[in-house]
Amino acid sequence: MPTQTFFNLSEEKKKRLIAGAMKEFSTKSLNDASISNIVKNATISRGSFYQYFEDKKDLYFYLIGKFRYNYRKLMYDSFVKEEGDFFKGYKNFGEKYILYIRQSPKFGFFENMYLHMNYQINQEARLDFDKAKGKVMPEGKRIVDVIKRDSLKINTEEELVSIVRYLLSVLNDTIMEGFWKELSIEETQQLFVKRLEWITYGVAVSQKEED
Amino acid sequence: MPTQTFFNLSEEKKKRLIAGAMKEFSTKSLNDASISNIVKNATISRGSFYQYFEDKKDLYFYLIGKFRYNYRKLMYDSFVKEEGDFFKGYKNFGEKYILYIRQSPKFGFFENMYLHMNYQINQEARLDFDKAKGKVMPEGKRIVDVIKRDSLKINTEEELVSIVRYLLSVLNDTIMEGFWKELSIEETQQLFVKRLEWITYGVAVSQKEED
DNA sequence: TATTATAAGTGACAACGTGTCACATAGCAA
DNA sequence: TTGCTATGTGACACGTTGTCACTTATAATA
Repeated sequence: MPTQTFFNLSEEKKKRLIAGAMKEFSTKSLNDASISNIVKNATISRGSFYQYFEDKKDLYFYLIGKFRYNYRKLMYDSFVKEEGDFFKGYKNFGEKYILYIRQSPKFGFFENMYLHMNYQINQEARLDFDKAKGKVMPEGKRIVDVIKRDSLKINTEEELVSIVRYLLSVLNDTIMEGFWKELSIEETQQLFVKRLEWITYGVAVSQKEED
Repeated sequence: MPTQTFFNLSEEKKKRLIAGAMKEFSTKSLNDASISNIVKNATISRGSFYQYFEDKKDLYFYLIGKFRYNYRKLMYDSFVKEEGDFFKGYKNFGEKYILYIRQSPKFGFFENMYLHMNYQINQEARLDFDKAKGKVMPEGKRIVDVIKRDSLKINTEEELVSIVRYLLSVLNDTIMEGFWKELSIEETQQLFVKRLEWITYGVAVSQKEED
């Protein structure tokens, strides 16, 4: 977390610092980026930097939090639009989310983030989700409440939450793979939908009875 | 790839260097590890190091390749044992593989590898690995040939290959998650089997017709 | 206005890590 | 002995990090 000192800064100076950092992080991974470059980009002194942030990571996570798309609303809306259908809801959500990431003006930043971070991203996504689960959506509704459960082999709400989480990590993994393999937006979307299809309907032919 | 000079070294010296590197990489990530420590551990001079390896990464990937379990045979055997059954074969394979990783004397090294693995490292290591060894199984047998296809919704062999690969990445992701959530071996295995079940049979109740 | 307390800004600096290079040494064949 | 090749070495230049004693700005108060 940035210090209070950082938040007290003038908007102009804050923007300068953020822009300088984004420039660095858009072409380099967290590990390759250097504070020296960032403070040079932003024309602030090295000493000042350490009055705002603990270290490079601190700044980086702040930026991720700042620019991360609030996927919860997108997800919620997607499921509402598709009347709670698991497959269609996720398809809608995933395709839109991929589009957002790939067409974002922060493209370079996101690309680097996905290519170089796995553990942290998953952890962040999970924490985010847990927060959303504990708290309540702005409208007072939760994502798990707008997913039609009667067409799913789900016994407990806990299991649904666990599936919903898993699909999020599948989406993130697919986006990552798309960046690495330099897939087009459409190819990345198709890859996600294919995996979603597997998970929704299974790769095995239907049994007489469900397991 | 290490240089010929490295391979020409006496077994004793090679072992000393590998041990020194494993010590460092068992407690630190690739980024946090330092060549300075490794050469100090192995009591070789800094200059020598650079005659054997291009850089830290070069050594790291060499070690991954050296100690990586040759999962192909384990996978092949598992499917043969389970008579080509997709679910049972993967269950058998995944459980054994997880056990191997977690009970390995190289535990610390693997733990660190999984915890700090990102997509780029993963893929680079894979490229290194493919380069070092032939792509074909020693016996000339392919895994896709021992998976019973008639119980799968598979049209082309390409699709099967793509599913098989995906399941491998699901397994790796699950192992990673197990490490950072500090799950027990059994919990990690159960998590993998649950996901395998989803992917095999789907989370949706069986349709009258498959899609 | 002068005084004072608090907040913010600064860059030199020590510590540490990297990759290189000119040079040293060992092994061996002619 | 001479020469050739392979291997070993550590000082060095360069870059990065986090700190710290010190300076400057801001604003409240006498």
